Amino acid sequence: MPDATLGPSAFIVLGFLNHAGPATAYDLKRWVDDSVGFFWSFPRSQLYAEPQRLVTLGLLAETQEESGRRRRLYSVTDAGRAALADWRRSPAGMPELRDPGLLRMFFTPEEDHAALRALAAGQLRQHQERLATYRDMLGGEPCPWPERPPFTRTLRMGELYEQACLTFWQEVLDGLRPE
Amino acid sequence: MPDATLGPSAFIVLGFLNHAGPATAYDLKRWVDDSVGFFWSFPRSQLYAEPQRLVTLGLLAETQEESGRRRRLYSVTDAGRAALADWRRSPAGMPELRDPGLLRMFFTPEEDHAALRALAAGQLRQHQERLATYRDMLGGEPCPWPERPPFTRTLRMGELYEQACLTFWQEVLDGLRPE
DNA sequence: TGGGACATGTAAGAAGTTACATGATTAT
DNA sequence: ATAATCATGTAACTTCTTACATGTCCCA
Repeated sequence: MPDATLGPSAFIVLGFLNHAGPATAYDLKRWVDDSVGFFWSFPRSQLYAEPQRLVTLGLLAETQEESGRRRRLYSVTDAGRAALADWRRSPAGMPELRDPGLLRMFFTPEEDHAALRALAAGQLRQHQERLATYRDMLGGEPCPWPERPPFTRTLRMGELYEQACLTFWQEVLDGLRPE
Repeated sequence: MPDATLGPSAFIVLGFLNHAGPATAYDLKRWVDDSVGFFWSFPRSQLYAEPQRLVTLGLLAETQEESGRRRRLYSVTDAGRAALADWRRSPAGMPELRDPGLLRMFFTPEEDHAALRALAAGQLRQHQERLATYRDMLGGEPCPWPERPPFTRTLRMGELYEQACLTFWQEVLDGLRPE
């Protein structure tokens, strides 16, 4: 039974290995860190735990080196590929904003203009940086995963999101000016 | 020691009680469900656990009814208000997109136009609904928390975000058309 | 040949998810 | 008066955060 208890982390592992072939947990980390990690983080402590779990579920196969570091190499089984395909066809839920800056603003009294100004200024700066990063990646040298065009697409969503954030915090700041 | 281990959930509890005065965990739930919950969910299982934790930290005071339901009423202590104020001044990190639809797209082969079309269409529909909800709340009757203008602000961010999502998924769909 | 960076892994505790369970209120 | 719903709470399990710990490689 392929079990319904597979979370997003499971599919990041499956998706990566399906794309990259046999690899170690650390390979996964490096790959995640500068691709999917920009919009969906993969916790360190799951790096080794999640592949193990998938092995027990029969979705991954594992071989361990005899010499040296005795690293564990994982690869996707047929069952794993099937689970991945099923997941891709399953309905996707809605994201949650979960913006720490927004949360602080929510609990800041409307009349505390100094606090709001500081918050908005800080958020503007960070979002500008992030947007610049995305644009470098979009415009710069051919990305490290030329065979992975969907990443360019997700970058586009990142760009749109950062623009929305800049618009928002700028509006907040502008609404404060007269004060 | 007020402990550095306070997460966002803690500040939602503190912020609510600081605003609303003594209240029960269930009051918290109702309030969260149609305000801050739109961009930062508060898990059911934390509803009763988190206030308890804050009591042991001295940030909340608790009184329990003698009769009937023996409900627990919480209120913020001076230490609690201080912790809240500190948090509001602390630097806010960046949000993570964490969009399940984006994640599926990332792991869908570029050439599988049928899958991409289905995904984009579904996401468009959901984001349209959400946007309509926000606009009702913005334009409709004066919101249930007239004393809480920041909520109108966070709604504005929600509106901008949903618009960005609609733009994005529409672009995805348009890029597929010729196929 | 030794110091830093890279690579690999574990563990404890916090937070989140899901399902269950039951006492009050309300409506019909 | 009784079914539905609201209100209140617990328990089991999964995931995440954070910190620690160590081994291996590179290169000056």
